[in-house]
Amino acid sequence: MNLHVYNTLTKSKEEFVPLEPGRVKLYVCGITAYDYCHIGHARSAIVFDVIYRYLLYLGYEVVYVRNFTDVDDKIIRRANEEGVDYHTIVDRYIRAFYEDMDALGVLRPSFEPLATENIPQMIEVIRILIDKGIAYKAGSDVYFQVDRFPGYGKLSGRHLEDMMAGARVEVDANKKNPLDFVLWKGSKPGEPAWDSPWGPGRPGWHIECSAMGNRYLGATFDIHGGGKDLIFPHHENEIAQSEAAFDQPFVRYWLHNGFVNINNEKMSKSLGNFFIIRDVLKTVHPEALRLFVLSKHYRSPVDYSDETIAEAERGLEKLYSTFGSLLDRSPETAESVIDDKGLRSQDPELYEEISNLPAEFHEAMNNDFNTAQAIGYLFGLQRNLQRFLDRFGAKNLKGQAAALARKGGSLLRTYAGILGLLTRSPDDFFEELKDLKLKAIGLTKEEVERLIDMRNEARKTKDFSAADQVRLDLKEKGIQLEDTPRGTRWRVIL
RNA sequence: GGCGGCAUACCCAAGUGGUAAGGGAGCGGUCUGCAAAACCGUUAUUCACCGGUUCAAAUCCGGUUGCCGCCUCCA
Repeated sequence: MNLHVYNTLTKSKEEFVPLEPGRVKLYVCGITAYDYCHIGHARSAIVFDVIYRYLLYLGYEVVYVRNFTDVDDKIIRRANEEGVDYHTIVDRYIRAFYEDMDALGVLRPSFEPLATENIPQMIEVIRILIDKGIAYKAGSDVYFQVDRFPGYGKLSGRHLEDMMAGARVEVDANKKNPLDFVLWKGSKPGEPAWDSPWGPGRPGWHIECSAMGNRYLGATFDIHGGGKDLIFPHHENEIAQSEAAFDQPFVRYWLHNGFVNINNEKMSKSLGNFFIIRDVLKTVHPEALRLFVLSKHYRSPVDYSDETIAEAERGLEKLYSTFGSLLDRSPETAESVIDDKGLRSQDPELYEEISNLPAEFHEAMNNDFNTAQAIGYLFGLQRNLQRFLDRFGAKNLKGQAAALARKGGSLLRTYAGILGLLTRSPDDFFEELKDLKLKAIGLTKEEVERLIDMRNEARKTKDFSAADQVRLDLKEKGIQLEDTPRGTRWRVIL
């Protein structure tokens, strides 16, 4: 099966066929830079990062655009609260955004335009809409007249009449219809302003995506993504603006990710129940957050809790642990002795698992990016690899056995890598994890290792009660010991 | 009020017509000085409930209940 994606516009799964063969135009709504990002932003970023990585893996050339909204009411309000220029706010939070995204291993898109660097493009779109009689000036603002665009409501499945009846729309004397939305907003004194044919002002929120998308991707994008909450009004309005202005279909496939919930309720600024990424990463490994997000289908809601994130972290440790012992115990083998028959004879079940993984992984990902299922297959391979290693006890693997293990390991890393997982060396991963957790429980590596040395001295003299006491003390502090043939290893359990 | 989504074991979770993936946790075993980790075995005749279609339904249709989201800034 080729790649199929769920399209919000048609409410069904469709085969993905880009407009131009081999080339995908991808646009994802970025952030408004007025605050730190929370894990809902992280989910969206991770989900579309994986979609981007998978499209690249499939061999597409991907032009990926993700914008920054760097002028808007919330930014201005924040700047006023702090008594600083709005640039100060924007710079601070864009920098923080990059820190968070880099920590999470989210790849940079091809283009990351700022709204304020594309004002002329926006003015041009608004001018076209006014010329066509679809937008109108009222007071110092310019509005889009929704009843002049016949398809209005097609993405969110609403009808103008229903929305009117809903009556939750704010009344504005300037608007011909309460659902009309602002394209250009006249500035009050002291607010950031740009010159325009309609007087000094700033762009409305929706117009930036239409203008910047058109600039970097042309009139029609293959994929446009964002959180489910953007479907209405943001994406509905983008469609109206772009299709009314350019007379071409705006987007072929609309993809929307589900929310992160806390106690089964949407995490949001207004409810105040949100966790910002940088706080979470003080105690949770970034790849664990990734695994957590990708363990569920991207369109479903996910409930975030200490328990669910800890489960993800344990799973990640398991993957790295197997991968690590595999690297330690399967030295490079002379190429001459490797052949498929020989490999298979080492362990037919593992050999099958290895042979099947690529097809299984593709099948899962081609089914609307079913990362949860793909991860299930990765764990299947991990278990078979670990079982194979265990058959050799503490001994290193040799010859064909080592070759088979290495083959499995490299496959595991390749496919996990498409999900942005197993991107570190196991040693680095466990070091990072230790540093993170030690900081959280307030111990240093030196203290722990000193106690472990003491215990091992006691063990040498067979003073097991003293040794066990040290182990118990450490366990109470959150340090779990593991005696291995290569010495005592330890990890922090929270 | 309008529109939409979800309900699978102790917990998380995949599965959208062919007879219940995977992870966590628990229990029994192997290994270990003892542990831990790991491995093996085990934990849903059953998929919120009631009807219907079908040779066959967790999957399709109708109804009921419960939860959630959008309609206002929101990933």
